[in-house]
This record gives sequence, C-alpha cells and structure tokens, in this order.
Amino acid sequence: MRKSVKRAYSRYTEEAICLLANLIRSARIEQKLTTQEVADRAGISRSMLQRIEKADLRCQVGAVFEVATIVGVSLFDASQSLTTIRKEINRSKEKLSLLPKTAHKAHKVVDDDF
Amino acid sequence: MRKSVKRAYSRYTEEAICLLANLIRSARIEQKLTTQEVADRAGISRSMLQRIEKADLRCQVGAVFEVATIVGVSLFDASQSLTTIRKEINRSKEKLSLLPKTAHKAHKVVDDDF
DNA sequence: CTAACATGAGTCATATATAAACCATTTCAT
DNA sequence: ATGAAATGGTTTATATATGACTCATGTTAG
Repeated sequence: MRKSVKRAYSRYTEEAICLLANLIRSARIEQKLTTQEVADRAGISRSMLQRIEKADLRCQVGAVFEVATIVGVSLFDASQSLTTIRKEINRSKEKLSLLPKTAHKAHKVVDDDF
Repeated sequence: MRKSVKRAYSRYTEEAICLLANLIRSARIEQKLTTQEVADRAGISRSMLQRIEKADLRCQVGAVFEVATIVGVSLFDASQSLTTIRKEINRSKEKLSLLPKTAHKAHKVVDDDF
C-alpha cells in the first residue's frame, strides 16, 4: 500500500530549485536555444522542460541535471569538469570508507525511573 | 500516447549525481543519523532514501534536494543560506528580464546552392 | 505590420516511481 | 560473543509523473 502523499518541502529546497530553474532558463535563452531543441537534446519532452524551468519539484533529478549540463549550468561547487568531479567522487569514497558503515544511535541509558 | 522510455544520461550527469549521493551518505553517517530518521524528516520512505544514496537518477529532484538540505550538503556555490540564495534568485530574475522572451532561431540564409 | 514561430497551459492514457512490508545479512555496542 | 539495530534487496499495489496533442497567446524577425 501507499500512503497518499502531499509532500512538504522546506523553503530552502524550494528556493534552491527555483534558482536552478532560473539559471537554466537564462542560459537557454542566452544561447538562443528553443525549448524544443533543448528537450530533444536531453531526450525529454517539451512539457517536461517547461516543468523544469517552472521549478517543478517532482521532476526526475536526472532530467534536471541533464538539462542543466546541456545549457551549461554547473551543479556543485567545484564540479565544473568531468575530471574534477571524478576527483571529488574518489575523495568522497575514501572518506566514506573511513566512516562506520551504519549509524547506530547512542543508547539512551534510562535513568528516568523515579 | 507515450513513447516507452529508456532514457540516456550524459556521463557528466551521472557522475554529478553520484557525487551528490556520496556526499549525502557521508554527511548522514557522520551525523549518526539512520536512514529511517532522515527519511522521516524528509517525508519520504526509507526505500526512497536508499535509492537516493545509490544515485538513482529517477528520483524526484525535490526529494533529493530535501535530503541534501537535511544532512547539510550545500547545493550551490555561495548558496549556503536562504538569504544568499534569495539574492541570487533576484539577480537571475533581473537578468532574465533583460533577455528576449523567446529564443528565435537565426534564419539560415541559404546560399549553399551551387 | 505581419507572418512564422516560440511559448504557455491544459488534457489524457499509460509507463513508472513510490511507500509499505518483509526477510536476510551486516554492523556495532556492550 | 551476542543480541539489538541498521541496512540491502526484494515484491506489490497504487498514486503519480510523463509524453503526446491541441489550442491560445506572445514574441520576434524581416
């Protein structure tokens, strides 16, 4: 079964995606690309691109990133190129390997019995 | 009708999301948060969080960003805070207002007829 | 000015993502 | 060591996102 979902997003998430949407649209127009063209290149429908540029939170993250990449909007801090992003991935893997595998909660020592 | 879709993503997109996933997982474990906890806070299921941490490109962008926000992975360069991100949104709006509204293709003047 | 084109917005059928539940395995605290 | 807890990997029913159309409006090049 599936609980009927009316998801609530934090203000920060909403605005982050709004910014991303605006950046995408700007970049697209600056490069004189039509919605149809970008959609084709990204392998999505024009309606989908419309939703992305309207900051629809429900779009697939892959589609959004793909479009961003196509119009040249960089996604993370230092990840401008494939090379740098790969380095960062490796760093993150190293880091992950040093961390514990699971996140056990600190046991509440119960002394609230009086 | 709907064409059955086997979407292809660029290498860059894949790796960008892979990096994001790794950063999220690292951050979660560092903070000793279980998958269940983070899922609850984000208002998603544990299975969803698992896919996010496995860099599944088909997750909703809103869910991914929400999780990133919760564990403290920043999405843009300088947009650590709501205030800075809002400034950037405004800047992007200004910029957008100066651009043409539609992206007309430059007419190919055909002189390739000899 | 105006025709061609880009975009916005809505509908609909259906492919697909999602939440829930379950079990097996791994990991960690004690 | 051992048990409690966390995680991985399924499966399934259903809500939902998506692509394809269509029409209306806006915009721009010429």
